[in-house]
Amino acid sequence: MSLFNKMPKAQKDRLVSHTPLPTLQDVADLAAVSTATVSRCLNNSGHVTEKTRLKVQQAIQTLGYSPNFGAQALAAKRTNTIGAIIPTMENAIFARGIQAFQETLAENGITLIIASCSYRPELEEEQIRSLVARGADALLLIGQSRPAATYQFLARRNIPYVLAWAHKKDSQHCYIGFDNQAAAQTITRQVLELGHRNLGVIVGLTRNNDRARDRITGIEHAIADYGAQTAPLQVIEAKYTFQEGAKALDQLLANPTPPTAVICGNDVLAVGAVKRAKQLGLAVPEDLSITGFADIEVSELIDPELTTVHVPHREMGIAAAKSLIAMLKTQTPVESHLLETRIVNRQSLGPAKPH
Amino acid sequence: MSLFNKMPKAQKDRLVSHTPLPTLQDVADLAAVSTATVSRCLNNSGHVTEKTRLKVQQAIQTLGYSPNFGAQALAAKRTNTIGAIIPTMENAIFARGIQAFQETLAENGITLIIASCSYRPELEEEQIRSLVARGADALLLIGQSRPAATYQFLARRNIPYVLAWAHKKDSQHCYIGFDNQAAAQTITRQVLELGHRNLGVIVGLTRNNDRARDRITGIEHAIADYGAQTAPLQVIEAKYTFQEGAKALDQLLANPTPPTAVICGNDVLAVGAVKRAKQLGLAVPEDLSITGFADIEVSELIDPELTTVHVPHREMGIAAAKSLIAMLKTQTPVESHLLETRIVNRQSLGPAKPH
DNA sequence: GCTCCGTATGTAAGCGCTTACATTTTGGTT
DNA sequence: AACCAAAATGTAAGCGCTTACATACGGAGC
Repeated sequence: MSLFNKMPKAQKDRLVSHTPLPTLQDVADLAAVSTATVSRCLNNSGHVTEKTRLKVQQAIQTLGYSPNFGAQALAAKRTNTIGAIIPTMENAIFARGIQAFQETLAENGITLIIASCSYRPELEEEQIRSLVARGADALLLIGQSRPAATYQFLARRNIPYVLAWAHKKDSQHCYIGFDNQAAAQTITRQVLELGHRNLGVIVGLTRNNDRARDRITGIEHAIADYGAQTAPLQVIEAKYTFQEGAKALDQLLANPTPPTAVICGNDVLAVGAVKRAKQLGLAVPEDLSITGFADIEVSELIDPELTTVHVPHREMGIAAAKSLIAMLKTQTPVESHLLETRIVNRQSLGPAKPH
Repeated sequence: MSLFNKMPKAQKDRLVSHTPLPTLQDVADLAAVSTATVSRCLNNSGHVTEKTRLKVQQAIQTLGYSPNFGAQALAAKRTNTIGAIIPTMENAIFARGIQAFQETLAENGITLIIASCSYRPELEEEQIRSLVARGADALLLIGQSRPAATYQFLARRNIPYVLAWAHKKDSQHCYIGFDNQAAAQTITRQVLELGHRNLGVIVGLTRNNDRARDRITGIEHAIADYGAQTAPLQVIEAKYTFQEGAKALDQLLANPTPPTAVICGNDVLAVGAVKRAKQLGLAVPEDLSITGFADIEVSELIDPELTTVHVPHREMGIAAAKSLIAMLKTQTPVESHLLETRIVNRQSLGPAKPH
């Protein structure tokens, strides 16, 4: 230990060129109270007289003090940070929900850290560990399908989490989302009722996406329930981009008996398909009906506007934030939360042509 | 201090129900080395034999150790976290650039925290303070216009930052971006060369947006330079949504001598305007030309596809990340970095109708 | 005036790391 | 075998907070 390091802080400060940041101790000194009292003011943990609080407030002001994050985290064993891992930031599917999630957290003094995993489960695993290592007190995850080891890791570390954008009854996990299967089933029934008997499906890569799988199941159930004779269901999987949606439509139309209606698992794919259909000279919905899922902004941009499943993005984000905050506060699990979807009838779905 | 707190950690552990996380000390004990050595392994700060490193590695594995974020931050005085404050996450303008920014940071072991300020300067100020309090080692900011006090705050705290999505010569700040004015000037010249003599402009709210202002200046310069007699420039400001772009077009067309070409400060506005023009029965570009700015994904979605200014989103994000990392490493300022834009000729810009 | 008791404040022990400096080990030289 | 510099490792002092517990204080009840 050098002489320098043995000096009292104040003396050191005089030797160092740039002004160091004020510490809790400095505030305490100036206000002529103990550090404990200052800390109590900062965290409004009560038991402080109004008079004292004012003195401290004053000292904080004049020094321009702000707490050291690391020290606070270390001592309090929490960071007031919540992490979210979403499959992608590149398209708008999650944007509105996450925005609302963040706003709600911010209102409660919590910072959000977002990571994206590009629909790759091993990357998600890594991101989860990384966010936890970065001090995330809790996590928002999308959907449910991930290795048991991941859930064990979270349990071991005692990290609360919610699974959003999906819902499962009687699960041990806390879901904040909607029923993908039921929603897909409903819109499919509507398509069938309009007379379509040959359906195509364009859906995201199902490999690591339980929501996409649920939607296909919903479509299949709707067809089975409806009872009418239908052509075999044609399903194409595609990555979530406009271009891939367009390509998938090409594949569907290459079939000798092409579908008269295409149900898409996602608005991005649907919008790509609509654009492609028009390029091919097909009128939507007269020649071909197309539906989406999510109701993001582009669905109203395209011409014809998309008939789609509306998802309560903001509500979901807000509910997820509230649940996580509650879990953090009470240290106990919280109930799942099922949100309603509804169909938005716009222009891209019409009756089947009589033949 | 209670008896409990006086106990050695190992003894305490036996009394506590849930297993506590292993610490550096635990790793050191298991590997039979000192904590300093373990720390050196973790931070590959050299001076460790391969043999020792292996022992430590092993111990970390078996314990499932991962460093405590707060402690690390406190002791090392850095968090390996960089903050970015962008005007909005709700549309795609910043998405691609930020994505690349994040990827580059991640490759360097740095976590990104994003906040958005909805184009509100007082909120940006608050977010800057919040991110710094949250331990951000450096910041990415968009554009330049903000109070001097903010820059002073960053200087006092010794926080490196870059200003992205803009560029200014001979500035004290580090810019990583492109020349908004020059780009707007170039596309405007092209519009003029196609014979348009009555131009309209739809641009974002300029109040707190220097990029939007620069683009208007570029347009004005192009007109002045071109020399030909033109109708007075009509400028409408609008928030960055499709709907607002559409409304702005209505305003422009309400003029007794409506423009034959509309230059938009942003693809989102442009796309909204294109959609509206079609609704009104105007052929684009035959009856009305429309150009965008940014070249985001929707510009290829809309029909006709948008002629727009391509911005090197990913390059910009990558360059910003590299600059910040360099500043953090060397503790010295870094040169600004000017990126090139180019015009993407698609379908929405055509020659002026002869009258 | 004295005792009690509830509330406000102070004291000081960590929290789990990093790192300056001290000490030991290593291996090449003489 | 003795010596020495260089490399590896160890020691321990903080980093700036929070919080359990100790203490001081002040008013009510007697």
